[in-house]
Amino acid sequence: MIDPRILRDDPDRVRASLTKRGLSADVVDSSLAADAARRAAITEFESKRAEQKAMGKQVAQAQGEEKQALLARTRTLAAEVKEADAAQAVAARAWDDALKAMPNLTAPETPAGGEEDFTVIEHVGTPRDFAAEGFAPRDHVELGQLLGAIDLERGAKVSGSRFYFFTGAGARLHRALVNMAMDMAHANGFTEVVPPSLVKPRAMEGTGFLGQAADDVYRIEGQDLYLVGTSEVPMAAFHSDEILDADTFPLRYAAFSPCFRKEAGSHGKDTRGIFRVHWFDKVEMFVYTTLEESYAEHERLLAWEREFLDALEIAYRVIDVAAGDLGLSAYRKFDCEAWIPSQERYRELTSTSNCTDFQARRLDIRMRGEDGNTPVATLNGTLCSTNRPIIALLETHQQADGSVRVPERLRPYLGGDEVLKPVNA
RNA sequence: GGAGGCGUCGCCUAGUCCGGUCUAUGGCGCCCGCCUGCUAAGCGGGUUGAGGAGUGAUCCUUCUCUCGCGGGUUCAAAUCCCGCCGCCUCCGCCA
Repeated sequence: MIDPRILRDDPDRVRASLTKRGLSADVVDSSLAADAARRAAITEFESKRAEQKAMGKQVAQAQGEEKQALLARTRTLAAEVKEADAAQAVAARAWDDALKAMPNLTAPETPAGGEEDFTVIEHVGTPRDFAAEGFAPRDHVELGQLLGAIDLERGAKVSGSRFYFFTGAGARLHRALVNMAMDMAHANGFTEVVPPSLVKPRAMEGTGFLGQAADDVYRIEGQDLYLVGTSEVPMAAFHSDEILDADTFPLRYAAFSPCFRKEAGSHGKDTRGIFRVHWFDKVEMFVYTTLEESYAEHERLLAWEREFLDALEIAYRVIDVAAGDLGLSAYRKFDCEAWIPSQERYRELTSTSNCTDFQARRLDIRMRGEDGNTPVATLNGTLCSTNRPIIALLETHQQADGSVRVPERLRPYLGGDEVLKPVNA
């Protein structure tokens, strides 16, 4: 949630941010009203309660008739306290709900508007020119079949649409990418983590995935547990309810976990292959640091993402994601979009967000500092999701005969293999 | 799954049987000060967290909540009752 003080002291800033995201700014006024109501209710309750406590002391010391008289008065007071307490709880809840529904502020650099209104920051590499080379590129489905790497038919048979098996070279590639990513993260000072991929509502809610995004989240039937769509969720909740020592910052974690997404509302979109699926694996970077440092750390996360994509020798561009496409938690977001030869366009491969203190407030993660205990900043970034890099890699480095050249940095992770060769002619 | 034990302000701990004097005890650690050639020791003070109010800041003053969480009983709950969660021990089952 955003800082309530900003809402109270500078509501116009919040309104501007909401408008930039393409949302109504009416919630600002209703929230402020809820805040005023809440504070009035608290004052009411506290004065009644103070009176009750004072009289309780008199009761303890009084005797006989005097005691009976006091008891008569305290009985009615007790009822009033109970009522005031309930009213206060209701008001507090209304305020909390209003605040929790409000998205984070946005960075000045973040472009206004929706999905199409991003700013391109940089192009890296050049898309391969297959026409000049004299052959039409196969898409990853075809390549996956030739290489015996991806089994979509059996995926559908066993688990349904948007499922698949990685087999042979595909499974090896998957393992190679994850290992390379983890080695890079380790070399860059990250602590490796394998988090649980089932979490309680608090973790989902705290990371901002139970609002509008709830439709995309799998819930375990009969239990209060959710399957995570990214290890950002368990990693943000990792330090929930803790007061951290700022001397240990930045806390950098690289977490490997499966990711589950219902992909509700994307029927008919990206139905071919393993581009948009209900499950994939991912190595996610997650950082806790100070608000002041978060902006520079965000750039560092982007640099590490780029280092990984560079190792795959694929062409990509970096975009500054527009406000309407930030999601609830992000203040600023960079996506790296790789060139997918079969689609002849750039598609999102990695994404890094600075969530500032938005998630930390929801999850009660603070740091001890000069100005008391203040919320920390959280950031996340994809180091390596498994599917889309495999798509980009197979399609980019394919050769006319259907074999695929392995980028040099990846070779040590594939037993030194320089080429993946077709097994199904 | 069954039985039992435990959960107190960073850590340890007193208090719970028998409700009010708990504004939660003491120790360790930490912070500030005094003392001292220096260090240690010693002495004094401070040290849970959150949310309100008081001339909208810091400070200060004051109040409320916080003894795993949520209810209940009562004028009054760390203390009594119920439910839940977590940890530990034992039994059963099982990768």
